[in-house]
Amino acid sequence: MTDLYFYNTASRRKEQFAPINAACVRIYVCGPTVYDYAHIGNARPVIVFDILYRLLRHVYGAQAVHYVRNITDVDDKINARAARDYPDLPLNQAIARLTQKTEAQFHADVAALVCLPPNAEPKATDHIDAMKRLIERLLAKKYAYVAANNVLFSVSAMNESGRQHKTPFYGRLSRRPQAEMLAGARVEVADYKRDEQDFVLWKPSAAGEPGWPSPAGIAVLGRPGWHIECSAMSMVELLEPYGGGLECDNPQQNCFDIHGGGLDLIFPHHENEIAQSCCALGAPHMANFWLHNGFVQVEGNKMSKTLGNFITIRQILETELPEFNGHMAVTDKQRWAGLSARFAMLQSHYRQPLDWTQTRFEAASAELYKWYAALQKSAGKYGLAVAGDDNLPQAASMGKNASARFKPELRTEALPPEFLKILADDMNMPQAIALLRHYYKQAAFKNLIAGLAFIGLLDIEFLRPLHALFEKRADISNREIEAVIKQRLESLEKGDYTTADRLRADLAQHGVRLIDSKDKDGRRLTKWEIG
RNA sequence: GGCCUCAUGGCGGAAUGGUUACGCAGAGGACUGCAAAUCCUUGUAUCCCGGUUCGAUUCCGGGUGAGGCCUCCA
Repeated sequence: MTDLYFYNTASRRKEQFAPINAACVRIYVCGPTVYDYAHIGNARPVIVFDILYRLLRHVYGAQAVHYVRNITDVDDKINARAARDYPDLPLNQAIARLTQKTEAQFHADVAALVCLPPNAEPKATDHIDAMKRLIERLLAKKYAYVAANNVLFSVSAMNESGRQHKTPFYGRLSRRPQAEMLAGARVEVADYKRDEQDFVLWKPSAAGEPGWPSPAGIAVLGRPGWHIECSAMSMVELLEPYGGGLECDNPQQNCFDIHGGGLDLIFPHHENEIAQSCCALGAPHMANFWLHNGFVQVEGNKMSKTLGNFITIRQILETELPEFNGHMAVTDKQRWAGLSARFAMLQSHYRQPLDWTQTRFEAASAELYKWYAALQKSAGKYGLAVAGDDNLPQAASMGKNASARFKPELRTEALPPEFLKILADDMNMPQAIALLRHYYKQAAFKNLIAGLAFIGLLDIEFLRPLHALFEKRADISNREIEAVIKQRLESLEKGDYTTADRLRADLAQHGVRLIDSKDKDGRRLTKWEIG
């Protein structure tokens, strides 16, 4: 079994990974709040943790990994957007319309980025009961209190308990000393809070806002605070099915393996999740490993509403990449853009900041195209490989979509151990890509194919021979092309370069590019391709 | 104000207590009737100042610069 090492935010160092139970490796990643198109900042964790998912599946087996990514569909931003976009609908209907639409768009976007669907995608609105169960337990254990129809988490109660019983203190993950940071912070502290650090578990809903019967005997309808959602959904998806949960009296069982998300979630979101989960469940840890991806910038600037420089995944998929202007025989441009964007994203280590630029995007596309062109030429010889994971969705679609002329031989190719070792070391994707470049250079196509398949960058649609692709959409048949080439060769024999060049130009009009070379006897050999 | 990251050539981006991978761009070349494509070769870099060390880009301290969080955020 391959040893895996990950940088653990909880300890601020790289640690060897050991699952609690190798038969069910459990991951939770904070997913999107569905109120608008996902942007490239949202795309990064999805891609990064998709790589982690694939890696874990490879090491522990596809059936042994349980990856949960939630969808937050209760949120004040959602309410505001819904009211704006659907002013004529009752708010609850408007919200449903908005979240359904946004969720479908999100799924289409991340699928285009070749991300595998998680094992479960729980929605906040489906887990209100679990949130209320957690809240009631926190109240019962005096970790929470009711004030002005809110339920608030008491940080001081958590810390008091920590002093007495050696249970976790607040601030352990983010390493924030308690008092100091409040001095300069721009927080307006609600007067009903006992302590300025306390945060909301449940808040009352105004008339027309989405609301559910409140816990703790609060008479008005209410809705959950943001942080409690993830505590509840991770409990339902990753603890209760495995013998943990509120009724479990073995605190050790109330812990899962990996919790992921963006760097900005460390505080307060993940800190508060830990507070809620550990206090309610009596667990020393919520998750053993905390992994956080770095931020995305755009052309050197932070993405912000004021700069108006948010780039959505949608926009990226609709980008006209230069390769299409004559060199790329691709029928599905969005599919290619998605692959290229994924590749561009993976060029940086997941913990490093990433500056998204058009240059980076185009360079990634060009390099990927170069590899594909090489693989196309040798595809018949090597067939295709899907490394170590027959359950990948692509594997199924490959066979179905393969053209009649090019029948890929789907065989499981061993992933080069050196490639796996690099990824096993805190997912060092830039170095792994450097190794793929080495494979390309050495014409080690089996390894290149295996590596690309592993990181989700092998797409059979683009590996079918160019001739086969062309036939389907050409306004000139292969036979006609071959005839013109023959004519041109005859002209060249006679030294009639004028005619030869005209014939070449004629074919170029049809999008056919000629490539001259020589055979082993030194005679001119002309091949053609689209472009 | 507090806390946390990061700093490598023109750009992107690894690694390392001892000649700084790799990709793109640039330069030169091979091939070619000319192209196209391909291949080969190649220049250029570890923010500054101290310390530890035979030796620091790497470890430690300080400085400078950039970014993030403390308010919704991926």
